[in-house]
Amino acid sequence: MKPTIKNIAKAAGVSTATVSRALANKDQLLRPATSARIRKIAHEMGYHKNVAASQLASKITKTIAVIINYTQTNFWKEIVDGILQQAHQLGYQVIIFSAGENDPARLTQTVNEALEHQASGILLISGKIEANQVAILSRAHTPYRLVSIYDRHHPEYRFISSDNIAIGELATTYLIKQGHHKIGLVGIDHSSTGQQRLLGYQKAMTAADLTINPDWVHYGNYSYQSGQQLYQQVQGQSLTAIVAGSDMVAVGLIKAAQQAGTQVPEQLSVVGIDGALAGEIVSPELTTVKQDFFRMGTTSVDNLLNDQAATFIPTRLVKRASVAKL
Amino acid sequence: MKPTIKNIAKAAGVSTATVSRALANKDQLLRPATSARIRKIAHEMGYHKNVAASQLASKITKTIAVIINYTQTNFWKEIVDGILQQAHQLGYQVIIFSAGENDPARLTQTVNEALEHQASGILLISGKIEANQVAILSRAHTPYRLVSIYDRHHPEYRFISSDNIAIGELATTYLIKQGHHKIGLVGIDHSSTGQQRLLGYQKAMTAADLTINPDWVHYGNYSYQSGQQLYQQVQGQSLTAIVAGSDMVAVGLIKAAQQAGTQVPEQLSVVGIDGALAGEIVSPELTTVKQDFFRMGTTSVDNLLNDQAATFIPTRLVKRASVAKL
DNA sequence: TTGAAAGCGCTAACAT
DNA sequence: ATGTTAGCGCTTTCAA
Repeated sequence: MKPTIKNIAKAAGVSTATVSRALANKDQLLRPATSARIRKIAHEMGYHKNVAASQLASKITKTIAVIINYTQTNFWKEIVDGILQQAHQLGYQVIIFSAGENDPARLTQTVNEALEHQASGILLISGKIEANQVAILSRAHTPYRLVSIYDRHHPEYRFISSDNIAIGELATTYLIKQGHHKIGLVGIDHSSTGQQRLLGYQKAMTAADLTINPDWVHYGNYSYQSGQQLYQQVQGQSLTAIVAGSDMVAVGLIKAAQQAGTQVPEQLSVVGIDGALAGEIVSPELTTVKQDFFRMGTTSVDNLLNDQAATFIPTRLVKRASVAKL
Repeated sequence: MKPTIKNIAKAAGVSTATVSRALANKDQLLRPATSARIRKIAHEMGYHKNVAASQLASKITKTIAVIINYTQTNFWKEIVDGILQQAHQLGYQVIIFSAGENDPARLTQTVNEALEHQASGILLISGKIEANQVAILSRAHTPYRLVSIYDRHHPEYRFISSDNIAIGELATTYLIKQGHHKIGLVGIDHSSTGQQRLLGYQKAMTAADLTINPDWVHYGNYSYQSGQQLYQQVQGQSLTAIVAGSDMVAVGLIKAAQQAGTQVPEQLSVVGIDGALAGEIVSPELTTVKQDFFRMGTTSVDNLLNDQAATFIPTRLVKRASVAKL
């Protein structure tokens, strides 16, 4: 049998309450000598606290539950990394639930599982979420944050996300300032993320009095493959610059362009943007991407625990200069 | 107040025992009608089981604790990925503890924390471990596995690791068969991992009746940077081939060689090997590395839960052909 | 098929 | 400074 505080109490000739105090380092409540003696005995007996019992009695669980809804791109690892680091710093444990890949029913089930653990808060890393899933979360009165999701149709959701409108605008403005007029937007999808980047793109173009040809917007899924494939469609359009929906799309575009014999840096400017759905680390030069996700992770924990308002993470541009090094 | 089985019992006009049974789906123990009615009420009341209470009462925790001892290279993410997937499949939860970077005191503390959670088993992902830490684990009678550690001085440790001797031998033999005689070994370190790869290298060279010049062995830390730096020392040695201590070292060597104007594929053959300390994903062509770690993750869970003997994961060579594409 | 009751190991008043 | 005691919410014999 594993030793319990009861065993230790008997061995030390004190009550369980005293043992509990000693092991919790409540030194102002008991004589240092007693405390030290008890801890020594506990150590000798190979005692380990039973967290379940402790949690049940105290109603405090210093743990954060993280739900991962897998996506094609593996950006979640960087976020989890950030969460782990900060959680530890704050003295919290992290319990991770995997919700499979884009499986609503399973995500719902996973949300329930997370709730059963009475965590101090829940972080849901996902690309999508359904209303009923959020409803379960908010009904349970457990603080939660949707990491990397922002749905403008549901301003009441608690979220942490990249500011995708700003990202799109920033990238486009960057190219406009370089003197470009015919700028494409390649590789975004129809999710909020993509639509907001599109919005930012449109905003920048309009602000500069440039006309937008709807054909310049090419849909994909933020992947390297998307970039490679979409280059064919871009090729005939006499664009001089492209805002790539993600850093991976940018790399895909450039590789395809190189294979087609186009000298990218001279004939076509490509700016890749990172954000919620980009994240494969492609080369040592692109590690900035990693840092942004890391920051998203740490920000999430802070925001969750302090119950602040919704947060947008500013996100960096991945400049053509870097990408072209590949 | 969050609803408890007591509340549900009252609402349903039954005892808490019945509610417990209904919610645990022990349908052979009660009338389906009762069971369904109780579950409906529980759902309406927004009930979520309290895992702590459940664990305490049943003494069963379907969770696996994973301790991450950070290293420079981020291979642990792939392992954790594998663990998450298989754990979920087996109905286990995963709780993750971060033990900082190469901090023995903190690792010891983290091991104790993991033990407090009464997990079904503990997976320790680390490059190093100290005897007293293993002692704590084995004394606690909680099944554990040291993932990616193999220390031949401690055959009693429970571990899962790459077979580093085989890896070194495999890579070297591969080059010998290509007709090379002057083969270097670059970028390994002084840990067991490195020494075993060296052993494999020596084994292969000896078996082929080739002399080994001790100067041909260059120490580093498996990183891209190591490869870049060590190229200088390799340059003057008139080697025709190199076994790189990791895939990253191989890439570093090749990049340095290119910068120095050497045509690698023609003048110098480089074989990179992956394993416990390699793991940055460098390009889409190198994703095999990822799969190996993934496999290490899933194997760990299986091995832990079924308490099998120590396991070696066979590890693939990363061929020069792939690496040279970069 | 259901209920009563004991107790898992710990914490936290309250009492001394 | 330490002990007594009543739970925390659930599971699980044992009875009915």
